[in-house]
Amino acid sequence: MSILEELNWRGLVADCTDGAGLRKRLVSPTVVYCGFDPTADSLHAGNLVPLLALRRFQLLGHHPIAVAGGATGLIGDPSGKSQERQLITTEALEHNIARVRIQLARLLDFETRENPARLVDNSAWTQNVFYLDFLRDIGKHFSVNQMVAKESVRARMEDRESGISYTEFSYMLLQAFDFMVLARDYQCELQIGGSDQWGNITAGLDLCRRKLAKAVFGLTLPLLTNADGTKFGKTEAGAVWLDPKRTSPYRFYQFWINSDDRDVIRRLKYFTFLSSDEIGALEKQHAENPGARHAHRALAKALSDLIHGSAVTAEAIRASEILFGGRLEGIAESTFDEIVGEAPTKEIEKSKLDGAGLPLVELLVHAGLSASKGQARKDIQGGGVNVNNIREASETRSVTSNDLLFGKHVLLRKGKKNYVVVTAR
RNA sequence: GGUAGGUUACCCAAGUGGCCAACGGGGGCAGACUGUAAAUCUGCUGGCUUACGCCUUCGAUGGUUCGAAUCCAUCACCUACCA
Repeated sequence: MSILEELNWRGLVADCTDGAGLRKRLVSPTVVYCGFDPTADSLHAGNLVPLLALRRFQLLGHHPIAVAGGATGLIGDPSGKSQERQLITTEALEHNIARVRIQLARLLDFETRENPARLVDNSAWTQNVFYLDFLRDIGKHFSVNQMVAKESVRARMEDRESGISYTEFSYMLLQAFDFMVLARDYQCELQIGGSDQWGNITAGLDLCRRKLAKAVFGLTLPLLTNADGTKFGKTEAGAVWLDPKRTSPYRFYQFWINSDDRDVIRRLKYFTFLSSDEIGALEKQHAENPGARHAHRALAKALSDLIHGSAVTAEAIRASEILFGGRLEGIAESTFDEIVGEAPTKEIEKSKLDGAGLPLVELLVHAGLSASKGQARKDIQGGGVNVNNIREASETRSVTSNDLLFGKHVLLRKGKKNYVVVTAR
């Protein structure tokens, strides 16, 4: 199967330039690139679509290049942003790139002999460029009229409150410059990115044609949306990160398990490497018995395996089974220990639970499950609070050392999904 | 620069002297039903308090009044029309 067929059946092609020409070109191995802006020290779920697309290219024999935006990250892409960005420091940027590099290495194969992935930092070819040279060599090929017409720029220019700085306005030129350098020095012929990157990608196409007289291609991937209209990759706790320090493997697993029914098949196509047959089978199972959620489980396991490895995934699955499995009575300490550290954990001084103990409302606030003591009382009155998986109806209840499981832990739950293990020390 | 209107809780928005911690909608949280869904229904949604109640909040500051989101003054910001 060709890469285009692969991307097409997965629904991963939003748009591409010169479809016929691209199809012809992709018959033989091609160098393809995608940029990642290191705005944080970890990638998040939203970055996965283009990143996994690179991997798909690699699996089918093409040469992927991941570009860490050391230079462009200093500027900030206005695409999809309604407000001017805060500039980040050079030191923070370098730290971010180093961290992101490690994550990239897990998903792309840098070792294979045939078509190893490469990671390059665009500051390598940008930092020594003089401003006047850049204006003369690159800037001359751009028409401000066209740049202004670009959706992301126009939206910001029309918004009198935020506006757009010259800095961000120039972003497009830098990304076009990247493509040109990669086309010239790395024989790169294709750039992929989210559909919000269309303008930036085509700008690079134009520059390559004018500077190098070289025809290159662009392909955009659909921006992911949720069936309920919310933004993909966000939870109440914020973005879903790949870094286990930011998003625990348990939460990561839960994020995918909680996919909306209407989204789950699409997500399987977008995010997993399961074959068309396998996904078809899951789709059939899902249609026949959605309650069993085979598709959700397959999705969550596949992603967790990919990002965190199968050993860690097994723990996350086990923790999920325990937490959502009902009563804790008779549970073995070793089993319970599996969820400690998986679910969010808070510590408390053991002495506070001596004697009369600590009011449950205070413990709820301490654990971060309720915003205030008043709110905690309302949560209890509403029947939403469980202690050690048993519903607690009394708002005057205190938690004492008698409530400790194995002399150490108290399992608090608010609602169906919000767990915190409080550990006494 | 002139004129008119506006600024209320997470967002939108009602309230034009006491009945206002402030109608309604959205969002959020929780409950029922379920499958850790969706849809639907119910409750909650400033803080402290077991509770009575107390405290803080309607752009900012000051004033009038027994009493101010509401009236007055000044300032800041926004919107529309005119220049």
